[in-house]
Amino acid sequence: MKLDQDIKVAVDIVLFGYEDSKLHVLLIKQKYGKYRGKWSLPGGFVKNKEGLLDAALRELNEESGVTVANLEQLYTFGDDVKRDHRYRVITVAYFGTVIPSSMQLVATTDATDAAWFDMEEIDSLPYDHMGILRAAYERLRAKLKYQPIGFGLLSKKFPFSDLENLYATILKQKIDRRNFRKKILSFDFLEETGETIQKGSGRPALLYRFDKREYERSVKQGIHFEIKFA
Amino acid sequence: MKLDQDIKVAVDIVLFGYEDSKLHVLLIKQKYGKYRGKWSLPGGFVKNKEGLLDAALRELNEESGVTVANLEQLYTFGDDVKRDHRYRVITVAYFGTVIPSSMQLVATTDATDAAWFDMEEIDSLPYDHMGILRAAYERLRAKLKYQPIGFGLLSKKFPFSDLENLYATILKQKIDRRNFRKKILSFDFLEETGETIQKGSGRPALLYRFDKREYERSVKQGIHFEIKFA
DNA sequence: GATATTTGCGTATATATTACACAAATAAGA
DNA sequence: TCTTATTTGTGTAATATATACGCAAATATC
Repeated sequence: MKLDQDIKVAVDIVLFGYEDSKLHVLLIKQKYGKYRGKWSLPGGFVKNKEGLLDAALRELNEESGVTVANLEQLYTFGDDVKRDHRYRVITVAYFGTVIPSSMQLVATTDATDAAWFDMEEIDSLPYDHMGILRAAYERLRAKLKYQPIGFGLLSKKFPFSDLENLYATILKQKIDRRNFRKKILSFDFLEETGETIQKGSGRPALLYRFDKREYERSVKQGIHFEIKFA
Repeated sequence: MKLDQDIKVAVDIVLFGYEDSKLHVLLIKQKYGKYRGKWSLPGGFVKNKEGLLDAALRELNEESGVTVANLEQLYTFGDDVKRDHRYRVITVAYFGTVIPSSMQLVATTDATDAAWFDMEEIDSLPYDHMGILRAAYERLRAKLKYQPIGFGLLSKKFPFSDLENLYATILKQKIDRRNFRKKILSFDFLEETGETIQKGSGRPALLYRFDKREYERSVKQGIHFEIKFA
């Protein structure tokens, strides 16, 4: 069988950040081509001798300066044969989260224009990026309920109210503070740091830290992290 | 940017069947190449103007004669640059289920050797197919707990005990018959057909039918299908 | 010092999950 | 045809989990 296949393989990355009680998404400004000047998801073509995940990490870094520890494969888009006007392209989409301190790095990169956008205010993107973004958002929301993925969006030490707000914001639900706290603490993977923090007025808040080891230990014992809301 | 990318895109399919209280997987016998004579997952290269899912459906049909209504994208394997010895290949893996009546078709196809294998007895496959198979199996097991995917493995009408056995077999757990029945029936998506069936000795069993419409209706109302076991 | 804001916490009620055993319907064998 | 073995069908009590709900402590601001 002769193989005259000519399909290009790309990666696209949806990187989420959380700040000021808002969910943000990293976009970069296209420098060339049909969509020059438009904001779109970071991404690009995979090199011949480069793994898919490596390509995603590389493109993300090249285009935004952000180095991220983990990206998770989201979905491969390639049912629409004309999703790119130049070639037949399929794209393997990844998504990830960054803690607020990494968000600063973006501004200092001058290789490309890169910026954070409020998820709620993005309503159109080039190519099929809007579909990719929506898929990533749905995945994020789903995972929030059964994996401790939210901690990847908070600083290492955080007040409990930040966690509450994050859940309330992303899931767009009111949550009962007492029940939420009780539930989260029952998993025993939060550690009190002893420190406190205070923003504006009101009683100072204790800072907590997510103990990943403890979480992994309990997962091994078959404990299932799951959060439902009233 | 000149694009001299040369990466081939393939699809592979993991098709599950259930019969005789065993989970089966469809394999086809390689006719050419390095692995000639070996059994492996159905699959092949995507055509230039063919969607990924279409490619998967086509390859499955060409190689086994099985026509299937739905395949779900599983994962895209492409981190190992040398997973295929001929080209740089990435493969988009799909998985699906068939009801026992479709399983017959396979034998009547002579385009390729195709056969069902007991999942428990497959311990090696060419390329990285073993990894793909394991990923599909994990996904199947996970989905069984929160989506009514099991009905895609049973005949349209089935006795309750078949459903019990299917869950017990695939999840490798004993289940409490009374609690399981109570739980499943509480979702109200099973319909009594009025008919009965009898296999061997013992009291005849009522036949049930999965009412997909009713299931979809309740999903829209926010009811979450989830099965936990004692 | 009074007021507004945010944090931290407990209990009673409702709901869901679990554990558990026997009778009914049939086939097979004596 | 009677006895035995096999499979199906069903309810209740005990336990665990989820929900609803309000007030006092600590601080900043005025």
